[in-house]
Amino acid sequence: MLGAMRYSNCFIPTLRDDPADAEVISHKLLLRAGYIRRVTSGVYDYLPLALRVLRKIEAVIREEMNRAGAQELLMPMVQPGELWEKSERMEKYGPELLRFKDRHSHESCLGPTHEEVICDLVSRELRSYKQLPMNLYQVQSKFRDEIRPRFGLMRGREFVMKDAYSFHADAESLAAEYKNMFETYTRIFTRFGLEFRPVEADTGSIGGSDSHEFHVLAESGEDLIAHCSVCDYAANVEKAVSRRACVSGEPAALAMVETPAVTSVEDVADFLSVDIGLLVKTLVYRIHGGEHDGAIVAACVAGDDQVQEIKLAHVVGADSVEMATDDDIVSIGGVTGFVGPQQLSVRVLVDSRLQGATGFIAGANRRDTHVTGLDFGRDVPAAEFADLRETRAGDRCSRCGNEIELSRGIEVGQVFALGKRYTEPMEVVFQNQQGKRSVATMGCYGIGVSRLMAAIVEQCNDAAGISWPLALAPFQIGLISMGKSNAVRDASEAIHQQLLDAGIEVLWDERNERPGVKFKDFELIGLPFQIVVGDRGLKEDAVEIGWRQQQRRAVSVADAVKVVLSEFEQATSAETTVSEATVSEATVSEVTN
RNA sequence: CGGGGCGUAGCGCAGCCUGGUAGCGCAUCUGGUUUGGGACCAGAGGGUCGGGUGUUCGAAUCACCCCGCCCCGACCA
Repeated sequence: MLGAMRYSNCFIPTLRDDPADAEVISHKLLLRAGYIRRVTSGVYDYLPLALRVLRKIEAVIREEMNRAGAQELLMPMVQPGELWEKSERMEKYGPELLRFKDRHSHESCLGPTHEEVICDLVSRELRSYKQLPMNLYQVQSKFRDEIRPRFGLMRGREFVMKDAYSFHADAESLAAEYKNMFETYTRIFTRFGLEFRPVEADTGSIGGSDSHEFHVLAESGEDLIAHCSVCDYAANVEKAVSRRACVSGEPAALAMVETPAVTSVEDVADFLSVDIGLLVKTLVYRIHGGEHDGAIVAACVAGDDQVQEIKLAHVVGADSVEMATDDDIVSIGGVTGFVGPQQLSVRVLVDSRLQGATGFIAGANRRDTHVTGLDFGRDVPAAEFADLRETRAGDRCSRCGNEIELSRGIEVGQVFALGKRYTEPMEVVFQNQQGKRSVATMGCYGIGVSRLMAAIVEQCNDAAGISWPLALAPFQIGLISMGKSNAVRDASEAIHQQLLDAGIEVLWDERNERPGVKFKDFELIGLPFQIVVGDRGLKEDAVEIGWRQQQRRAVSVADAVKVVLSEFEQATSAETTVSEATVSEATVSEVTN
């Protein structure tokens, strides 16, 4: 009975209209085509069609992870608070970690990720370097209490993730596994036929040293990625480094200028009739976490740039930064609306693009006043220069000097070289070759499985609905019976059986519906191939076959299944050839740089 | 957390401004006619109008509170 399904017995609640509360295409289509239903904010039911696709995605991931030498296990969703205390993340992780007490008042949480649990497990069993390296992974539900779940499966609170954790005796071994996982991910996303890009990434709350994200390119993506138009450089804008020449002002003496009620850089530039790039934006932040938790700092960038807060946080050794309040600004000697870098009683970080800049305009820290002729070297001797600005389109690549472009991406995977961030506090130790106690070094590697399903829909759809790749479709074939004649029923039944015997997944639409309804439904749910059985064709002893949204052609009833199988074979072998070639090419160029 | 929008039948919506006891399309059910691209006719079922409090003779409609959903923002002084 493999794949045997009659439409009239299937739970496929399709909708004629787009649901009003869905915004992005994948959310709309997955709802309309009967794949998902919302249970509560950011939490969804996966209906039978969705589960079939999810299982196929997982199968590819498992296959590639296993091939890469990782072993699957399964860890719990509920985790004890002590582990998070031990890793020092109980406080740090913040409100995204859903905490609760069980009936014995035991502090617990729902796992947003599993570094703690896996480290706890491995620390208990690891004794010798001979057990290393090892890579353990699972496919499991995660819960993160997101500020704003949105876009359906794209940013849910509960979601399916493949997470892998590797343990090593030394940094070289970790580097090798990192590369191995990078290649594995490239292979996986290539097999899905996705247009994607690996990019350098910030390590975020997970911590560690080195990280790449894998982004599926899509307009609806929540991330911005910067990439060079010529070389391989690509990075999340949270991390991207690029160059742009600084607009240069004439060196001049420092002077005050009246700017009554003119505060924003745009307005000041207009008011003074100067290029916005000649202004200095001074932003005041309060920093959170790290050595200077709670301190206030000022950050300056050119008027046409934006402060990249994640970069700023790194520069000041904080976990995050937050815009200061008006009171904070006053307390450090600033005047809201007219803050400038001079005479502030806090650290002043200045974007390196402004190093050596002269003739700039900045707030004067005095009401309705700006200064002109600012020269950082001369007038702000305490300034500390660092890369603080966010890369924008048209910047120059810091590697090759060519133009930087920006794209939107959906982050579907990330690999981290964690080092000893977790193994140290969690005491994952072993005896090394010299018989000495040694702390293991660690990597972790995630793929958002449910998000990946949404990302695939974002790339694989048209006006009629979803257009699944053959390898991921919930059923490969939609078998449509037209009319109620015995001839149609018998021929359909026979073909249905032959397909099942051949191991093909087929959804047989034997409903008493008009043809238009059936075609629309199949196109909406996205089955890649159709076989149409009708009286018209049977008169000539023929049925029609064809790929979704393409012209169908007539083939004899007797040959139908054979012809379909050979079409599938061709399609599959074409895909594989492409994927092998692309994998090796992408791998070499990306990891080595 | 801030701003905006929304909440009326399974889905999409109207009605609300100007208070008088709920309607349209699709879907569903019954009967009939249809059957190669979301059929037609006739009939039927289905709604505590998100919840509460208040105003009023009377509330989907007005007021207040709460809940939920969606979008934007949570930064550019």
